[in-house]
Order: sequence, then C-alpha cells, then structure tokens
Amino acid sequence: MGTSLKDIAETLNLSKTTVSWVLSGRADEKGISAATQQRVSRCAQRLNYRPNLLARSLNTGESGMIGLILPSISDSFYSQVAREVEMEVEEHGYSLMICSSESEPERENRMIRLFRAKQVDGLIIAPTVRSGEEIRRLVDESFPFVVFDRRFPKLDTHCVLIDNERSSYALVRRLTEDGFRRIAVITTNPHLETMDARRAGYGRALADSGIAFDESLYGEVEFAGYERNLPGVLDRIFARDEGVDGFFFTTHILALEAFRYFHDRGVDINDGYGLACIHEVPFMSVLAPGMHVARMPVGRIGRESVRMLLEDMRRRKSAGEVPPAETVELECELCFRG
Amino acid sequence: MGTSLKDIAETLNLSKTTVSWVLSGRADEKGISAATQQRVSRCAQRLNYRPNLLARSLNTGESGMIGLILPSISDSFYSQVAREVEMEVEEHGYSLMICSSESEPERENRMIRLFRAKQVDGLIIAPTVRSGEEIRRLVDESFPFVVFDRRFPKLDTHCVLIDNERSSYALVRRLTEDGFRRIAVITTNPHLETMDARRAGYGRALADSGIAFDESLYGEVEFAGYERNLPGVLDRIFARDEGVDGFFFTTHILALEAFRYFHDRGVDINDGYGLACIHEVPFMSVLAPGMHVARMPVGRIGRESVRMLLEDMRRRKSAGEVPPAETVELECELCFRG
DNA sequence: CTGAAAGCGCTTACAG
DNA sequence: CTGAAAGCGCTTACAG
Repeated sequence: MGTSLKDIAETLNLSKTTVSWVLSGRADEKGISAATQQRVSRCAQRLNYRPNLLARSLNTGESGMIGLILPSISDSFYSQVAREVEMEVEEHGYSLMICSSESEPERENRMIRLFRAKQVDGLIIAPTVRSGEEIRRLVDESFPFVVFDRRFPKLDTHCVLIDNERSSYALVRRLTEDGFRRIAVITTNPHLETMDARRAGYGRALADSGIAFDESLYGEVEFAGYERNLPGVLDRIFARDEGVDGFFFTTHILALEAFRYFHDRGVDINDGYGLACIHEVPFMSVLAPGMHVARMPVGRIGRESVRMLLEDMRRRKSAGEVPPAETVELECELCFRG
Repeated sequence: MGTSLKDIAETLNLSKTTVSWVLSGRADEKGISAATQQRVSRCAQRLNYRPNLLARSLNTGESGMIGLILPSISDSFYSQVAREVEMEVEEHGYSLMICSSESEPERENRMIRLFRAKQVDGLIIAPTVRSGEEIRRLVDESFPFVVFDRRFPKLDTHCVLIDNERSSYALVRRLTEDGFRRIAVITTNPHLETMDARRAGYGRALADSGIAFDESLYGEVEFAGYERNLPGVLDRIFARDEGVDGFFFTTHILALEAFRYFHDRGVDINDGYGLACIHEVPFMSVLAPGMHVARMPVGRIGRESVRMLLEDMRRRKSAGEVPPAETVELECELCFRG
C-alpha cells in the first residue's frame, strides 16, 4: 500500500529505529543529529508517509480509541451526548468509535465484543436493559468502562446519572401547585432503575400534595414500538378517567409521541392540561409552550463520563490499581413555564 | 492481556498454525483431525480466547471497518442515514466507525486522515463544504469512498444524491397551484450544488407559473449559527415585502427554526401561509400540518451508499480494476398536505 | 494431518 | 549518534 517506515529507512540508508525515533518526535531525546532529522522528515513528507496506527497499537498495547455504545443513535438525547463525548475525548488525544445497540441486548453484547477485539482502550455505554453477559465480563475482567443514563444496582461500575427522583418530584410538585389534581404518569421500561426513580418522584410529589395515587392514571408503554403502543395507553386513561387534567412524561420520546396523539385527535393539549417532562428537545417549547421540563445536562453527562473513564485508565496505568467504582449524580435544570 | 493463539498452542503442544486454522474455521479445508479441532475449540473456550483484530488486520491488510463521516451527528437526517448505513454494513460483515466533522473542513481532513491511519477499508462521507485536500487525496490515491448528499463537480467520485431540482420544483409548483404567489425561498450554503439545485427548482417553478422572481423574497441564511441568523433574514423579508404568503425551505433545519420564529412572534404559520420543505422530520406534521414536504429516502441513501462502496471494493479486489465513478440520483417521496 | 518460518508495520530495550 | 534484533498477535505460503 502506502509508504512504510522501512521504505524511508531504505531510501535514506538508515535503520528503521532511527526513522521511528524521528517520526515519533523522540529524536532529540535520543540524540539524533539535526541533519538526520531533517533528512528523515523531508523524505517522509516527500513519500507522503502516514503511520499505520494498527501496527503501532499492536506494539504499544494502546489503541487510543474509546468506544461509545448507544441504545439509539438517532435519539436526540443520545446523539447530543455523543457529540459531547466525541469532543471531550478528542481533547485528550483519543478518538471515538460510536455504534448503536438498537436497544437489543444481543447487539449490545456483539458491539462490546467487537470493540474489545478492536482493542479500544475504554468503553462508555448507555446500556440497553439489564446487565448482559458482556457487561458482566467487563466488570469481572476489570476492563475500564463507564455507564451513563442507566445503572446496574448489582454491578460495581463507574456511573453517570441524573437526579431522576428529585427532578421528577419537582416537576410534578409544580403541576399540583398549578392546581392540577388528576395527573397521569406516562412511562416505559419500568424495570430500569432510572425510570423507576422518575415514577417514584411522581408518587412522592402526589403524596406530599395530599393526592392519592390512582392506578387508572398510570400509563405504562411497552418500549419496543412505543410509537404504536402509546395511543392505546392514552385511550385507556381517557376511557377510565374523564377527569385527567395533567400529564407527567418520564421521557421526551413519550411526550413527543403524545403530542402527535393529541394532534391527531384534534385536542389542544396546551389548553387546560398541566404538562411536565423529563428532558427537553429542541422544539418542545414550540409544540407545548406551557410544559415544564427538566433539562438533562447533556454536556456534563458527556464530559463527566469521559473524565471518569480517562481518570480510571490513568490510575490503572500509573498506580497499577483498579480504582473503586464512582457514581456521579448530576442535577437537571428545571424550567417552569408560564 | 488476554489469551493469545500462542497460549493455546503452548497449552496443547500444537503449532500456532494449527490453532489458527481451526479458530478461523478453515480446519476442514486444511484437513485438521476432528480430535485436534475439538481440543483447540475447547481450550479456546476455556481460556476465553478472543482474537486480536488489530493483529489480524495487520496481516490481511483488511480491517473490516468502514468509516462514516457526517457534518453533524445530531442532525436527524444524518443520524437516520447513519443508522441505515450501520445496519447495511453489518449485514455484509463489516463494522462501522462513525464520526462527525462538525461542518469544519479542517476537522473533516483530520477525520479522514485518522480513519485511513486506522486502516479502514472504505469511507462514506457527507462532505462539509468544498473538496478539502484529504478528499482530493482520496481521489488521487484511488481510495474507495462514496460521497452522499453533496457532490463535487470537479471530482470524479461515487455519489448518492436526491433529485433536488425536481423535488423543489414540484413542491413550489404545488404552492402556486394552491394559489400562493409571493413565495419566499429560505436557503443556506448556496455554494453547495445541492442547495443551488433546490433554489433552481424554486426558480423554475415560479417561472412556469408565470411568476417573476423577486429578489426581496430570497432569504439566504449564513449556515454557521443559522439559529441566530434566521430571524434577521425573516425580519428583512417581512419588512421589505408585506405580501409574502408562502415559504419554501430548502432544508428541514431552516423550517424548524422558522417555526420557532413564528411561534415567538405569536404568528400562526399554519393559517394563511403556503409552506413547503425539503426533508421531513418526525414532528413536522404536528408543528405544521399543512406543509408540503419532499421526504428524503434516508433508507435508500444509506443502503445505496454502502452498496456502491462495497461493490467498488469488491471489483478492485477481484478484477484489480478501479471502477468508474458512479452517480445515483434517488427520488424523494412528495407528500402534499391538506 | 501438522509445523517451522517469514511477514504485516510498527516500537523499544540493548549494544556499540 | 546510530543499528541489529526481538516482539506485538496474528496469517499464510511452503514443506514434510
């Protein structure tokens, strides 16, 4: 293919060693004469030399790559985080490989295996559902990785979360203060700790407002194909309870689909309903100007994840120790409207 | 680190060759005894062997990786294409690395260099602006790659586009048939062939409808920071021309930002204005139920790009030829509303 | 049926 | 100041 170290060495009648020293910037340190350095650099330039990073990695045992696994690459929350992670990782001289598990545990396992086979130095994962076997293996083999958005209670891993319970509490509390009494909660993936905490925050807010939890206002949407499943759930809530006057959505994707539902049925959701949602996406404020939202700190989530991962990697290398698992819980910014 | 071929070979008193044959599934072909095969597989399992793909790639000269470079990873169009590309690439036994150029030519150059240094087998790129030096180099060195969404007229590259002029024509034609006469065009990045074709379609539609092009209805938004720039452009159009009764947006991101503009000013854009836009995003139909859209065939764009790339790679390998550059122009699905 | 050997393109002690 | 040699973990002619 392209030019290799050997080509340069042969052209100049030098050893690969010397060429390698120069090109990796360790020439002065190794006391290579300025003249030789010149010759090597010039020749490399002329032959348009580009080092083969695979070969280098094979040697050093470090690929300089971080892998990022997302449940969905087109979800606005994850793609925003991806952007932050990419920037941050680059800042530290690493490069990022992104791929998507499509929320399928088996795919996630495959991706983890693939990344490891490609020798990434560390992994950042927003896990699909429960801890799959590959994640467990990461822990067992103490491979450097950080989990965000979702946590495994059973596994001791680095973890970046948001204050799910607190934010949910604050949002729903605000709805009750606005005077809404029959507030439905629309949620999904209830087995995830993250989602459970949001539902719990809703429950506590009702309780503190002296409102009894009403089973008929609980809407749980099957995650796979939630677009298709949501209308049925909402239909059922309306059928069972005509007095519903508010909605708390535990995640933006459900709120957005709900807007479509109301729109399709000609209902003006902005009129007379109290609305609240975890995570804001760009056009929510246009779709539902009165909705209270808890803004996820996407920038900090991305940056914290990278920070934790690199810090972990650094400590392993320098001290040889495996750092204890750390959990960071970031605050959402609460935006109350109207 | 982990287990290597050598470990297995030593454990079993076999050569690395034999182990390699077995583990790469070429044992029968090489006539390795069933007994030996068993022993090797068992041992690999027991030691939890995972091949180092870097080492393999260094040997074979093929990494099995395709690189995808997007202007923005959080834009819904690109992230949808990314998803399709990832699926399609995987289907063919490759894996995908995604990264974002953030619409910065220098970043794009860096990404291309990085991908090549990592020995990707091929590249799919939605280029930033004009042909950067690294893209020119891809052509010069005849590295396998496909460009989509945007094209370089000067460079002979594989290319997947949509029928920009035709779709734009049809959308604007429909607006004039709906009775709108003073239709503004809101566009950006006018130097891109893609955008120019859309503006041209607008112009031809007006002409065919017997409407003279009016400079004061032309709104060009500086791309960098378009969110901040759009309001000024719209303000100017309204200031210069009170009779404006329609908008053709050459891309979804401008339409979305315009919704925010109208919303902030308390204008109901769905009442009295003719609207049309290239590319549909999920909640457009809720935000502007009456807007005509040309749906980009994201699935086909992704799949065609992969198909062209793999086909090119295949032909190089088998025939040793460099296949001539191919351009595919895909049709948008036109959705007329109301 | 199995193995010794060379090589992919680098890096890095070690030696002089 | 520079080089010969071994090695990273694989694959693959070639030989027997």
